[in-house]
Amino acid sequence: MTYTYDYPKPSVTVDCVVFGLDAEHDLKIMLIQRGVEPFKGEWALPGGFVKLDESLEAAAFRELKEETGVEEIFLEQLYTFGTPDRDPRDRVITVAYYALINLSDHPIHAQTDAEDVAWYSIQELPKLAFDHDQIIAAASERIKGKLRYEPIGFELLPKKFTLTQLQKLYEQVLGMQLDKRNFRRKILKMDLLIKLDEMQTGVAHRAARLYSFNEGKYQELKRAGFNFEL
Amino acid sequence: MTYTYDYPKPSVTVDCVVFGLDAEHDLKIMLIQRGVEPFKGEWALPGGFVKLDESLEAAAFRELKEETGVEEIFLEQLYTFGTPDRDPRDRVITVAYYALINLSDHPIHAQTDAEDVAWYSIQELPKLAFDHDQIIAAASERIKGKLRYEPIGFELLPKKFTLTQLQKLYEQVLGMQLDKRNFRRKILKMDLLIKLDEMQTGVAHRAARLYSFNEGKYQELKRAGFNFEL
DNA sequence: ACAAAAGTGTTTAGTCTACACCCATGC
DNA sequence: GCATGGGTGTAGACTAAACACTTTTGT
Repeated sequence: MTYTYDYPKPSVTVDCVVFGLDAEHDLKIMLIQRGVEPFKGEWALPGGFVKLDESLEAAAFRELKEETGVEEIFLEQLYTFGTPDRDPRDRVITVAYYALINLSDHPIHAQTDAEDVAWYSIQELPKLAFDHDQIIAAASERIKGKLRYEPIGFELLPKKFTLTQLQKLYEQVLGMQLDKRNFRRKILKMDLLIKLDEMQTGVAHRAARLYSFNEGKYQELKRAGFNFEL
Repeated sequence: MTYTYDYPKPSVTVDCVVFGLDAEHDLKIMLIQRGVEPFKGEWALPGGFVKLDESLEAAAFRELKEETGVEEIFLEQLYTFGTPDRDPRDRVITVAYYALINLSDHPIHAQTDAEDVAWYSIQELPKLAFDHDQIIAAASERIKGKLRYEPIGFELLPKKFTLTQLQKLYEQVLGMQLDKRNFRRKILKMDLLIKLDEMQTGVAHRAARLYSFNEGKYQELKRAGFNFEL
């Protein structure tokens, strides 16, 4: 007995809130200008319909790659939005994901002529299609809460970074100033950073030491019951 | 121009992981025995198809009421499960919710003859339909993580409770022993409990003082930047 | 030599942890 | 009177917060 359920079905899409840090340590979100109706010409999150034979996460990765060329980035499910009237034409449920990317390693560009890709500061978002403003608000809350308890901030930085870059990132996302000495002492005491034999170059002042995140050691400590907290 | 999107569509369901504390301070999950195919006769989470004109949360509340008679309980979205083969017959995406309930205030009973409702301890679950074991695992993780940082534990207790009941709940969910004096000092210092002029009755030892949770004050403190943490 | 950011310790207040005994009640 | 859980304080270890100057480098 194989049949398909005969209930009327909603459409299901995935949408991605992609965060990136620009050169001035500003947290930005990637938006695309829609080339098709509805909301043609307005800004929206990258996303699209889930195919019947792909997982939700696979759909999110696929859409990101198709629309922005981005691959191999940190991606996690955020929340599922399903108010009946969130799409003007049809019942559409969207499973939202959020992604973290470091801009220096991932150049972004529109993949189709009909769409444009741009980075917008969270404080200065344009008018958005659908309920994408709500999705972005939820994603901002999530990243803010998560940054304290999981080492996800490193996803936003280049592989080699300075302690000041890391601190600026935390200050930016958490929206508060942090004490330099206390911040350094705390993060270094966790012993999750690898002190590299390499310095910053091309700066007009004393060059800072570069560090990288020890992902393997973190996984090991986590299994042993360690909790990252900053 | 009104048309509906013409992609092939998955089915969308909601499933609910309902947690309750029994009289022995054991954390249990409510399961129903399926009366229909697929997995007829096996145990599963209460849930069902989302109607086209209702929100996801409304669907979860409706299914809970229809299948178990439960109303007005704490309910929050958990995660959306969408592996292509999680339902043997059709592509079904399920938006999972978790709920917290206090058993003394909410008697539970099957609403249809074809289905049976029962409470199972998390440690002794029966074989489950679909991927409901994974959904339950995710819900257990969530509640464990959330209990520390949000006052959701009170949803599992009667409105009036003793400090020992509260402590036992935390010990049960977190899976660790807590020190009685430290626990009491910490929770009382937050000043979120109302000390009632009422004592426990019907116990064969010194009666404990009853307390209730001050929800209004919590909301107020939260707005002012206070973070619950235990 | 100066501008700009890197790097580095100490003191103080507050919080967390471990720990043991008397109290009230019902049987 | 005894069994059962209720209720209470303190000392020592640790953690968090506040705070300012010297060093290095490029221009």
